[in-house]
Amino acid sequence: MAPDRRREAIVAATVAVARRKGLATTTVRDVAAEMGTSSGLIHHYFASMDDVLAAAFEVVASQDLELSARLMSAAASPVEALRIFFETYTPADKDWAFQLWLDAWAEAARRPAVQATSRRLNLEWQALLERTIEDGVGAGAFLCPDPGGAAWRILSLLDGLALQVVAHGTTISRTDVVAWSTAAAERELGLMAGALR
Amino acid sequence: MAPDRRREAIVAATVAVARRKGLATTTVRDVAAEMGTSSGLIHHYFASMDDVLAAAFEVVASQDLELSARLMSAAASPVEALRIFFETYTPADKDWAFQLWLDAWAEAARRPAVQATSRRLNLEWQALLERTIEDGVGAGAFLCPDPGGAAWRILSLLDGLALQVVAHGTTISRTDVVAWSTAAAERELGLMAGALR
DNA sequence: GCGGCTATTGGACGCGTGCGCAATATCGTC
DNA sequence: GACGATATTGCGCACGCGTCCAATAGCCGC
Repeated sequence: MAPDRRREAIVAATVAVARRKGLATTTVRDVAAEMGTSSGLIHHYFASMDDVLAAAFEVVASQDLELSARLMSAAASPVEALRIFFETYTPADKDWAFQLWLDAWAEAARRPAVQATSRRLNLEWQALLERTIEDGVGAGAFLCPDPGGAAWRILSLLDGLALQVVAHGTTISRTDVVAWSTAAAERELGLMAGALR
Repeated sequence: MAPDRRREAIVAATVAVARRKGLATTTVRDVAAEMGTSSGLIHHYFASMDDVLAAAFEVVASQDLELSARLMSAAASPVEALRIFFETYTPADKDWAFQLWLDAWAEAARRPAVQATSRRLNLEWQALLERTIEDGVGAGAFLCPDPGGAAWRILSLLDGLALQVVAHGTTISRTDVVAWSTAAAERELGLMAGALR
């Protein structure tokens, strides 16, 4: 198999395993078994397991980011773009992609490559949201003195709420997450209550 | 050694190791070595490693909770109590206690006892904050139609921002966390901008 | 001093871990 | 059809893991 294709196949297999087991417990042998090949092959293409996991996380997380960005850029208005943001970002119960984020944040302390990838993608999410807010302010739809800070607040609120849903299951519901985070965003951007529902 | 004391010693040793290595990578043998005893002893007192880790996390997290609760109950006003809340909750760089929370949230999917403990303590934090907000509304200091939801929003925002500091280090600073979360809380509770600084 | 109870030891058991390397299979090129 | 390059194998190495258990040590009431 061509080197580029093989690399992609390894990453794809890693994603498949991580989807089932989580990032933290995915091993070299799991990935090899998933592809039906040997474990040595993985080390022929990647210097360490850290790099493999980082590449797999990168694929999943950047796919979600691009999907949201694409849908948001096609929105008719900044308010509509924000609505799409909340709809696509909020995870369901047992959301495997968000569980990957939880694993990545925790593993960041132990795996340098995972930390770098996680940090970079978090920054990209924040930048996407910041641009959307700035567009809205420019168009007169939002009132916000600090788009950068507001983006961090909205994103972090969403992360914090989503974390409760995914890690603890029953504490709060997906409905609460959407209602509560949109309510905070409306206050943050000077919108009428319910403008984002 | 008396059974009760031994149990406490095991938990204390687990905390000491987890402080260094994180929850996720703390092993039976680490704990035994920390106490200078054998690994078999740990299983004489705990049914599984899951239980040991949950007990250790419980000690650390509930200590922080009790400290905050004590300081807040001694506050002169609801505003002052809230100020103390933000001051004590916001983690520093490389905050080992908050790294334990990150580990617990991620490990929750794999370790039932850890999940139960993490969920319970998260709920207690939310309840503490909700009571504080209700007190403030009763005293006429806050304006808030939904203290329960507001408590979840403030807590989750803080978790989400703190997560960036601890997991990624350089994306945002502790100063930003305090400034941004107090700004959101002021909006949330009908306070003047800067009332919580 | 003795018997019994239990805290504690130390290691076995069966896995699983990342990593590295010699041997082999499978190509495209001449 | 032979050659050389390289993708791929299969296994070894040196650990580390949670769990369990027979054997021992040390203390208590008698």
